[in-house]
Amino acid sequence: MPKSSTEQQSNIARDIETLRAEILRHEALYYVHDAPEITDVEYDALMRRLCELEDAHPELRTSDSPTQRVGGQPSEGFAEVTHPRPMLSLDNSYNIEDLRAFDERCRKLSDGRAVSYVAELKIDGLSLSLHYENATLVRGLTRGDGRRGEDVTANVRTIQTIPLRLKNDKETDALHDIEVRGEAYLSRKAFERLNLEREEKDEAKFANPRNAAAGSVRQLDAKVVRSRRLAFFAYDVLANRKPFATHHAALEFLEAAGFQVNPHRAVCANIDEVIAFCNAMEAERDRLDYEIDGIVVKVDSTALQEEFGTTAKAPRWAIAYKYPARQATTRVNSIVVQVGRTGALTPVANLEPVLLAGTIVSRATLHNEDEIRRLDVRTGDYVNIEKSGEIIPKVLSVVTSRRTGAEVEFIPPAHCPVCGGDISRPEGEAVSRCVAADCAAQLKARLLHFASRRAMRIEGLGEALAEQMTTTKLVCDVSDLYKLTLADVIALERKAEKSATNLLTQIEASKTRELPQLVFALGVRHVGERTAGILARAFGSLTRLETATVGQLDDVPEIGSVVAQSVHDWFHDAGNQALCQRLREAGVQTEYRTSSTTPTSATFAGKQFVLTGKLSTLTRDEARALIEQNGGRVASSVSKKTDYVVAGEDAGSKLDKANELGVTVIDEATLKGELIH
DNA sequence: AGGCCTCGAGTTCA
DNA sequence: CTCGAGGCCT
Repeated sequence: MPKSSTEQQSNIARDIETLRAEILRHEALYYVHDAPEITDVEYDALMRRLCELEDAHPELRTSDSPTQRVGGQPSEGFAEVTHPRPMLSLDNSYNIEDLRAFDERCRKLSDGRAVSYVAELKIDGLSLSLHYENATLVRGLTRGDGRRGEDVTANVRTIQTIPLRLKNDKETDALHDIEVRGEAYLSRKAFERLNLEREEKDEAKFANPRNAAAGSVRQLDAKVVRSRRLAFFAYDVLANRKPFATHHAALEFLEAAGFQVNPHRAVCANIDEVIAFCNAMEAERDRLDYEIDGIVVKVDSTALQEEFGTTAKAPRWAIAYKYPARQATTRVNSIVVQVGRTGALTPVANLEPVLLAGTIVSRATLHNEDEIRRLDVRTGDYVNIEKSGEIIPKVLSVVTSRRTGAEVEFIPPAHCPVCGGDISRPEGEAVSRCVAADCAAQLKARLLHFASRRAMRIEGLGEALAEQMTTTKLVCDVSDLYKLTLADVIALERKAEKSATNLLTQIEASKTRELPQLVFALGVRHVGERTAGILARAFGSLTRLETATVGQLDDVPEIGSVVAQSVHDWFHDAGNQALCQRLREAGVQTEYRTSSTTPTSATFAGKQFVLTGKLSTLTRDEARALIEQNGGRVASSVSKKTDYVVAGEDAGSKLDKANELGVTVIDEATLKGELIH
């Protein structure tokens, strides 16, 4: 039944009222409490929606609607002051091409004259404008909307790194009316301490240092501001006449005046030097004690700056090069439980897709039940996520202030979510495991592990195929792979004769893998690549491993009681014994042969290597083989025992560790060079 | 028993 | 890459 028009009308009226209330609430949160719950973009969207509704239904528009007001209401207690010179924003660039385009424009504007630049860090804080008269600080303003800002002088005075009186006042005598611009920020340390304190007091934590800094500057109580330990980097000085020929001279003036000017800056003769600086600082980024979101590039010559002028929004002589965001906030759409190859149950958050450091992230592991409890993350929550190690997304915290009450707590499953089997969590262990022997999820994961590159190396057997093989019961344990016929494989989805034949060839080829790879492929708990090698060498064949006693296993160096028991138990399971028998019958190589990793030279005898970063001429496996062939050993992490760290492009924390411990760092060329001598 | 030093296991996206 | 835990040395 169609709704009557009056009914529709009243629905719209209700929508409009809800929207207005919502917008007013967010304005209060933003302006009065300094604790916004939504982003500016989300706020704008709400406002736009309201405008649309009011435009469509002018009769419902009221004079007190938020749309009828220009700007928000100012926070009580701070006077609004018009900036003597508007604080413009900067044009943004997100890639190298944008930077080159900026350079092109600058050189065109300067009629082909050479343009040099100053590159500085873009500190992630909030911009302030400080007014000095007779070398004395008289006023501090926030940026506000760029035209008008809030007078936060009392708070600015509490910032230790802002001089109340300029040191080089002799020089400044000639320059009355000096305006210094810069960024107030919180160091990571100060931010962490602040959040710790807030947590103890049961107050909502700040999501990041920038919000904390912004909130602090706009605190009404200057005593509180002082306790927050804000800091300030100056980046520009303005006066009625241009006293400096170059921007870098202006920065030096600021330093002499007693300001902190960020030391990471460079005068660049051309755009290539700017790009090199951007790249160098991106690598340095995590080691800084404050957050930066990019690099600011300015034309150095103040004469050229004046010539270029500004657009309504931003100067034409500067640009911000923004690094991809490494933290983001998004919603947890659901929490699901994955079953791994060992039966480990891992909760994973399905996230509202969000762009983070160049990739779209839609999932993040929550590790285990304890982690979920620690974070108190619930379905529907907004969470802060970060990419640790540039790759793997991690949930940092829940934005508790955005809770609506509709969030659903995660209930740990009582049974395996895939097979419905029993689960157990032994005392003292962090993860629960599905104990069913025939769990489809486990079988699929075991199959993938068996086929993986470091194990039996069956190329072409990926996720999708493993899924199909297990759900169709075509493969019930890994030995079934060797019974597959061409007809079986063709019957699978998206498998024509050609690719089916390829797969069978791969499976056939896997029969001749070495014993260490086979032992690793079996997926025995606690037996990884290295331990598999030790076991294969010590026992010499699959059969002898099967009949080994716990004592015999324990006697092997580097095999302790936990591993010995685990190996013994695995090989004494009737199903696993039958599996080994079937593998042998299928013709899989189960004897230990002279290892291909037996060294043929002793150049690196007794030397331990660690590989890090992207190697250019060798793959990691090749580098490992090269080192092992020459009697060296490759370890996974850097320690005092490490002799050499082979560092490639974009080396990360391992390189830092090496420098810290004074370990010799070499590159690929040196590694290969050593072999010639 | 305590403290390294390793290894194992799980993890994301293109 | 990171965390947790096994193995070995002191």
